[in-house]
Amino acid sequence: MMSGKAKSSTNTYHHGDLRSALIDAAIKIVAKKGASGLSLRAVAKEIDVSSAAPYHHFKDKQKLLGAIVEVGLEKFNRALTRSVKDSSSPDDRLRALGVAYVIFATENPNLFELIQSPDFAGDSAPANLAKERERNFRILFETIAACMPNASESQLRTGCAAAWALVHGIAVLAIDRRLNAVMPYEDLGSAMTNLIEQIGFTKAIRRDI
Amino acid sequence: MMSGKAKSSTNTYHHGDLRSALIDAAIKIVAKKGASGLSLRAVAKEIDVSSAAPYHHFKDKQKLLGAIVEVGLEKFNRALTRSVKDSSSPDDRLRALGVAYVIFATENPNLFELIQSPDFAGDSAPANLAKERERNFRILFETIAACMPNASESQLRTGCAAAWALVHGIAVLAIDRRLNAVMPYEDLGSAMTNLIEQIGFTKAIRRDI
DNA sequence: CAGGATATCTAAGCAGTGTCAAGATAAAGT
DNA sequence: ACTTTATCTTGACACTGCTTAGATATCCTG
Repeated sequence: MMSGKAKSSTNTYHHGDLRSALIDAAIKIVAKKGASGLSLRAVAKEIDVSSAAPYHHFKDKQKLLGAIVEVGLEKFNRALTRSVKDSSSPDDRLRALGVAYVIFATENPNLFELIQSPDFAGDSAPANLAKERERNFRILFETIAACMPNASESQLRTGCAAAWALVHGIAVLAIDRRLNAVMPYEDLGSAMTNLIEQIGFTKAIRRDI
Repeated sequence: MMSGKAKSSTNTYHHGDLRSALIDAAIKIVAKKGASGLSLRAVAKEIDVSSAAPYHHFKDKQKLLGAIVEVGLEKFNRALTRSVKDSSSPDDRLRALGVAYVIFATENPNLFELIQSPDFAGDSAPANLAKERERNFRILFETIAACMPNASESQLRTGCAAAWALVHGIAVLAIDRRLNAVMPYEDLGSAMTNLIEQIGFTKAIRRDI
């Protein structure tokens, strides 16, 4: 038989590097049709392998999704890390971090929703993902800590929770254009600045210390 | 044949009040296993009708879910309306509204997630749901308006967006115990008070007017 | 009260899904 | 060269949403 597929990069065996190929194809499908629109058979067909082939690399459909979440979290992490690099003042960094969070969500809506789905973000999430998530939280924690130099650990945690909840809420609502319906805007970045100004976020945090 | 099912209330035809029975059974399944764990066939089996029966009352599985969202939104609406009844000051009302929002979400996690899912909350959502959602928004808008008596329409809208995003973010994160992981708490209500205090929400809003 | 129109339900089946067991094929190791 | 192992295919099972054709009860009109 021998399918005439072009081998993507380093060819080690039978059909090519199936595991990575599956992840790549699945990521594309998720980006286009969302996690609920992904079927293992479609992924397999895309790469021109049998429907059962994926099961030699992933125990489950859930495991494949988990792999997508993993690379998604890395991408997310890079975006957040990049965002705090160019700002000098702590407040600016916090703002930039929030904007980057929301921008990532709106630019990768399906990926973001998968990453945040209960199966991978809840307390029953796989351990390797928890580690990646911890890295993301560190960025926020340190940024907040710089904004509140005299705060206690518990105050910092509360600050993180508040900042995270606000930004996460904006992200979730912005993805489905529900925020826009309430508060019409053209540029999401400036809209967020408005929101943050209105809520007096950084000022409010500092005032309570 | 004639199944010996007990007729729930007002029996008008063949098998009982199938439409309501379907919705009721579906609501229970969604509450237990989430929207993704619901199958029309399971619903049909629960009520002891054939697998095709639901299609005479709902064109789609999506339509059944839409009906669930409708009663869910009404329930949500009642909870929110109730919450603002017992507070006198505008700030207290806003706080109570936020707490009620989050409490509803954590007490009905699967229903809340269904209600907020893009299919029913996005811009492609059915019109009847939009109406119910408008009612919910009115409650927030009037509460915010009472907090910001001198604000312009656009300022009020921004205030709504900020309050909504914060509370929605808390709700979404609290459902999966992700907030608790960052900021451990026992009572969600007092935790929210902490958060709102920290962020200086109502104060910040008023200050900007 | 008959008898046709209508609403409601069932039976059977199609296409698609996740998943598994058994076998085929190729690569790696001895 | 021969065995072991990794990789992939075939074929199947149970389940899903949904459709078409027909059965059955209710309603409405004459």
